[in-house]
Amino acid sequence: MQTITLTEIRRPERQFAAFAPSATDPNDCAQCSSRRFCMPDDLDFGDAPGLKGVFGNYRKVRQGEAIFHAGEPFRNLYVGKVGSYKTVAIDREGREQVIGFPIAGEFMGLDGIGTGFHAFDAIALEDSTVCSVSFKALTATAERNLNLSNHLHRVMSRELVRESAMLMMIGRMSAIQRLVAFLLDLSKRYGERGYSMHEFNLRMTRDEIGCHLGLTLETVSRGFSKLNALRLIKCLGKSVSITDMAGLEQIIVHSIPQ
Amino acid sequence: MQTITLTEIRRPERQFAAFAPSATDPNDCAQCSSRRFCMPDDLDFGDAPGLKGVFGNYRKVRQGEAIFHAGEPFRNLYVGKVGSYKTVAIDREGREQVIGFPIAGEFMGLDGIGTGFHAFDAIALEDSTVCSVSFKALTATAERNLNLSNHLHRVMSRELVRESAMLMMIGRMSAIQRLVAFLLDLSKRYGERGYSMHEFNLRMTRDEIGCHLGLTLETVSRGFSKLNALRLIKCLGKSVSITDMAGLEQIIVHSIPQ
DNA sequence: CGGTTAGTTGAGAAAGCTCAACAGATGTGG
DNA sequence: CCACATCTGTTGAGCTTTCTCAACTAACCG
Repeated sequence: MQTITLTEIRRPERQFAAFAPSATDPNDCAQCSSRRFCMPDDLDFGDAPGLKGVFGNYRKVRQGEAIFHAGEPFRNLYVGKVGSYKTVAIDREGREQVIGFPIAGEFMGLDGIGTGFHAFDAIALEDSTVCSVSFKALTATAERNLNLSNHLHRVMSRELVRESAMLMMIGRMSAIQRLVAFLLDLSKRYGERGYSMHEFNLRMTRDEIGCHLGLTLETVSRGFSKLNALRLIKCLGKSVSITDMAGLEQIIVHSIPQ
Repeated sequence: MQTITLTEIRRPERQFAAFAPSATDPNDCAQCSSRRFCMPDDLDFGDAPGLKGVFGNYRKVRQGEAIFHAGEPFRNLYVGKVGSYKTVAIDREGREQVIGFPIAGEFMGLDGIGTGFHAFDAIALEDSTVCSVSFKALTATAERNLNLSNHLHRVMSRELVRESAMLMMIGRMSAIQRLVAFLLDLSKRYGERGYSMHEFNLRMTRDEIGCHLGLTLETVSRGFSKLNALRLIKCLGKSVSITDMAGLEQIIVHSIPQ
């Protein structure tokens, strides 16, 4: 297999090493690759006294480790710095639903603001680094900084729109269309963050994908096989290479050919 | 049919008359039945100069009329004062998805904050009254009022959790379970707002319910017939009477008996 | 009082699920 | 380093649920 895997593109060990020495220095945000996603463009640490200590507190998590659990008191928001994650809701009957697969630069924990308790579990899908943000300190600072306040509103609103797009997808699309929408969304988000849009590694299992899309793992697996057969992707286990982006987009519109 | 319909319970004409004389007087918020849903408990108009004019601007909409359309610039949030609504997302391919059925006391338009443009249509399902809230004035006031700011965060966060519950529902539940979840949710929300939990009128069509739950209108209709046959509800057209609340809750847990 | 819209019900088709067998990858202890 | 267990992914066959298409009834509206 000659596709470049995401592990190679990312080199997590090197990033870990690079971040480790300044792991508690807020000013390191200036160099953080997720900065433009997690705070407003024009935010300057000089502007707001007390902003130091709000951002920039890193924490490493190992694969499978939880960043927070549903039911825990809500204190911090988290932004993925390196790595990938899943957020999972579990209802009274014990059924799981994977709400999303946040990657670096995306917020986790917004669900806790409403009730003061987290509604989801957030789990690292690989060895990762998250930046924790004290919500109390954030809102106190936001009170004196309209920019930061607006930024938080925008982040939450976009999350609302993203979830409604998911609703649309699960409500109206066939299994293969959901799978394609999932791949295109992932591709777009990797692209926005400087990774390859065409070649990446899935960090989650078929079961977790199914749980996200409202499908069984077998249907997900058959979907990947079908997309392989149609020569729209080359997928071998967790390694995915998109070979016909336009073809995939057609499936969203017209369902599957032949 | 001797069930008390929602129209009777609500007496929209009388409410219209009652609100009309003070339709532009912000202080009328003090008497508004939706007040405790749309603003923090302890907010006092004396506290914040400029708060007058933020809340309390009523607008009447007739059945089928839009409060805002997807794509329009986002300026105001809206809170249903009287009546019921649907919010609808329409994707590039023209497929519709009913995102929700807001009733009095619930916010509409939060989707527009992220991009500055509304992502949804909001349509009145009956003659209704909405209260429009200038988002600019709201955030400017919130900057000087941590309470109000936190309230907005909580409202948005709860909306996020509500949508993820919808995702869970559509992803994991059978047709009949979705229908029951829909009825129980509606019943709970009516109850919270002082209407009967057991008897109400659906303001939306079978098609709109289906579009919300990811089902066809025929499946929705069959679902209602089935729940009738099981004597869990009495449903005649749009009039619904819940006769066995516990039985309905069992269906969520164990799917359908026999 | 026709015309339109909304709702119900039936029959057959199709999509996706369940169950099952198996293969490949990974990890562990001897 | 190998044997074995476990986890993950693939594929097939039959079954179930829901969708599609269709006919029909009821309610609503000028």
